[in-house]
Amino acid sequence: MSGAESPADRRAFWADSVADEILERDPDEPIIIKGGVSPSGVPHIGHTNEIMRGYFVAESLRDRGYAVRQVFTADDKDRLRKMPRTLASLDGDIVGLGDINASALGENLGKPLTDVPDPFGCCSSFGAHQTTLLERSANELGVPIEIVSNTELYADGAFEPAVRTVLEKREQARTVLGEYQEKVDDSYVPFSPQCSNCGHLTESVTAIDLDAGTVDYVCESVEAGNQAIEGCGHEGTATFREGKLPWRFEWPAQWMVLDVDFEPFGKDHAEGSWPSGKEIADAIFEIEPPVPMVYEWFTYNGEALSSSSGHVITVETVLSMIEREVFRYFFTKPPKRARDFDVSRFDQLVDEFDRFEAIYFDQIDGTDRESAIAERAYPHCVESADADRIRIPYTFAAVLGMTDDQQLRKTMARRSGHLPESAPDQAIEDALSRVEKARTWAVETDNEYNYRLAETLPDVTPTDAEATALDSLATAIERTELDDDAIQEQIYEAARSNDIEVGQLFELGYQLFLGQPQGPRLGPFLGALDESFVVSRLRLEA
RNA sequence: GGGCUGGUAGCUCAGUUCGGCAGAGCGUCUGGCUUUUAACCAGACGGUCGGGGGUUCAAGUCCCUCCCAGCCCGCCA
Repeated sequence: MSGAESPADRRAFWADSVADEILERDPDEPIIIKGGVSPSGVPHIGHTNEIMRGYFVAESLRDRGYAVRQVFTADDKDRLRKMPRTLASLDGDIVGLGDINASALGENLGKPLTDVPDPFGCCSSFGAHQTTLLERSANELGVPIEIVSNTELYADGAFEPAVRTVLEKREQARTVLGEYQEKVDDSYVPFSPQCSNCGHLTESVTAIDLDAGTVDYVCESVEAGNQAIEGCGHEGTATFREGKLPWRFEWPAQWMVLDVDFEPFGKDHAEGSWPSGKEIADAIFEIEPPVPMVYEWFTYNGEALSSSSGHVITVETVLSMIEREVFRYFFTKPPKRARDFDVSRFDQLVDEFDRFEAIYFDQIDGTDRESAIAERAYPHCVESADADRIRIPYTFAAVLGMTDDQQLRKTMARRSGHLPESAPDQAIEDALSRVEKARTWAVETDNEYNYRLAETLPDVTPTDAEATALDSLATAIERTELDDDAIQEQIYEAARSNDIEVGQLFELGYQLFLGQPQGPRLGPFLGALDESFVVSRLRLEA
């Protein structure tokens, strides 16, 4: 450790600074780090912020020997208030309303998500379906979070003291919230009972009985967004477990019940929920609010993520194109910067990660700052730090995807110098696992790396001189055992002796084998292919 | 309309806490490797730090103002 302990010093890795801030409060163990979302739309990579930001802070604390629990609230008691336009099946497929039992949703607007049937028919409720998706995302990221269902916190009584407190102090609650929300008036009651007849969350409380622990209500229509959700008119009585706190109170109630020490949240909360939540925690619940951290949202391919418009990408889709450690690396970047998650530039992201990794292992030199960040953040991106790991450059991995022949991929990688001869089988297999992802990326984005080994003879019409050059190359390859450099040399030789521009012959070669004017270094490429195939292709025979 | 966050090289971003030489990687260009080809080496180019004003010996950093993007100030989270 090099004198970086002074409080005035800023930590290189943001998560360490946040961890410092948490520790200044001398928290009880286990330290609780929370995230949470309302599981109503397609879970997408925006939600991944909630998981990964907390994760890196948790790991920073664990590094220092503290016990940490990372919990994640599924705010599944929330009312379903409008029809989502897109949903995701448990397989991760994004579907429209036409592909599912949409009426399961449409007929149940106004009910808590956990009381809405699953339109896919696979889970116990729509809320459960959505929460399952979140859980899968976290599993795919390899982040151990404990998902807590809000519905269950109400049902098992955990929230009961919070509800009681808020109702006891409802005068004060109105005053506090009224500073932040204009709509709060004398009739405002900070609790929405659930109608025992129709299951809707209502807002018309007619009486509160703190001794009995109940409220009376009339199930009236409720404004939700632009539309009104019809009430059934039922008059009934609900316990403190049979209903829901408004979000502005529910959030601080979660802090109290779960004893939260730290919570990251998006900038949408920064101006509304956080200031009011902080004050509610202090004045109503009389607890210390968690250490906050606002993160800037990122865009996806240059536009805001939006479940409703379908502009989303799931964790699963991301991980079909890049490795988990690369995706995790993305979240090691400072949280407050606006940044774009640009799929078309995954090659750049992966290259950046490879550099980050190489800096960690002192295989290349980075700036002092880069080294300091890699030192702290890299171990939390990978399963285990392995200096012998081999990384095939991402774009070259995409190039290897031109063939589905595993053996050929390996040969090409080896002959191009990306796989050391001495590498153990497991290391080779790990390195080649990138090929499938890079291939998926190339196909998905249909970019310059998306090409296939031409199975049949492409439509090329070489001049006589070019045909002669190709033939002489074929002959040279056929006659003697040529290594890669020798083949490369032969291409130049064939061009020179037939008076052809070198570049022209290279282009012809790429056209012949790839149907494109460019490709990987041609000598090692041809050397890796089956010799008789290469020879007959060069002679335009197959 | 009021408030908050973000805006740094062609691209992706560090650097802003607490003022002290404008930075990295990639890309581009040039040169080298007997040889343009998803390889390598060396070097160069690249900037109104969103614009303008102010404070200061000194401003990407602090203050004021304006522009752009997103968000909050209704509901919901």
